[in-house]
Amino acid sequence: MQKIAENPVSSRETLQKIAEVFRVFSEPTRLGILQALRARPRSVNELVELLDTSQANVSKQLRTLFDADLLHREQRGNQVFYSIKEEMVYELCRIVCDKLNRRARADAEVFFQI
Amino acid sequence: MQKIAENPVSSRETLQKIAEVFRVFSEPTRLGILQALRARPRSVNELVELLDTSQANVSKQLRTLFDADLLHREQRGNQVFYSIKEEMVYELCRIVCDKLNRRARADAEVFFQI
DNA sequence: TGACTATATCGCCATGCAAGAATATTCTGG
DNA sequence: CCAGAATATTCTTGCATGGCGATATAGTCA
Repeated sequence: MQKIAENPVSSRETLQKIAEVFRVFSEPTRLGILQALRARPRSVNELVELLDTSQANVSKQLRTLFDADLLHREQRGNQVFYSIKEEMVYELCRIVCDKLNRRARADAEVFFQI
Repeated sequence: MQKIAENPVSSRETLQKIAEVFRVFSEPTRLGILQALRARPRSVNELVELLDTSQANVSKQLRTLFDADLLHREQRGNQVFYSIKEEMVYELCRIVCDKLNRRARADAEVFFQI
C-alpha cells in the first residue's frame, strides 16, 4: 500500500509564483496607487499628484502592477488611464487591514488593561 | 461648505504597515513554512527536513513570521514547536492561488484557442 | 513640421534582504 | 558540571529593487 505523503510542501516554483504576487503588494507606493484607483480610473498625472512621488516612479510602479495582471490600461489621447482589473486586490487589503486593526485593538487592551 | 476630499490615499505610515504584512508573505521559504504548518504544529527540525534549506534560515524565517504575529511558539523540552496563529493566512493564500489559477486557465484558453 | 504635454524608459545609487557559515544559547540526560 | 542536541543569532556577501534625474517616445494641436 502506497504511503500518502501528508501535506507535502508545494514545489519551489509554485511557492515562488505565489510569493511574487504578494511581493507586488509589499510596497507602499503601489498600495497607494491601488487605493487611489479604487474610486475610479486615473491618469498617470493624477496619480503623481495624489502620491507625492516622481512621475518616473509612478510609471515604474504602474508597470509592475500591470505586469502582475492587476490593472487595466487604456490610452485616451496622450493620456493613459489605469484601473483595477482584479477585485481581489481589495479583498486582500481588507483582510490585512482587519488583521492589523485586531492586533492594534489587542495591543490597546493590554496597554490599558481593559 | 467644506469640500470633501474624495478617497484620499492613506498616510505613508499606514501604507507601510500594510506593505510589511504583505512582504512577510512574499518569500517562498516562508510560504513553505506556513503551508507545512497547516497540517499541525511542527518543530524547527521538522521544518528544516521538509523545506530543503538550512536550519539557520528556517529559524530566521520563523522569527520573521513570529514577529509578524502570524505564529504561536511553544517550547517543549529543548524543542520549539510553531503553529499558525492567524487563520487569515490561508484565506490570503487561497485568494492568490485562485487568481493564479484563473490566470493560468485564461492563458491556456488563449493558447489553445478554446 | 515644430512646440508642447503626457508617459515610459534608462542609468545610477543606496538600501534591504535572503542565504550560508560560524558561533552562541538553551535545554536534557548522565 | 559536562556532552550533546535543538534552536537562535551574528556576520558577511551578493542580488534585487525603490527612487531620482535625465532622456526618449508618443500623441495633440497650431
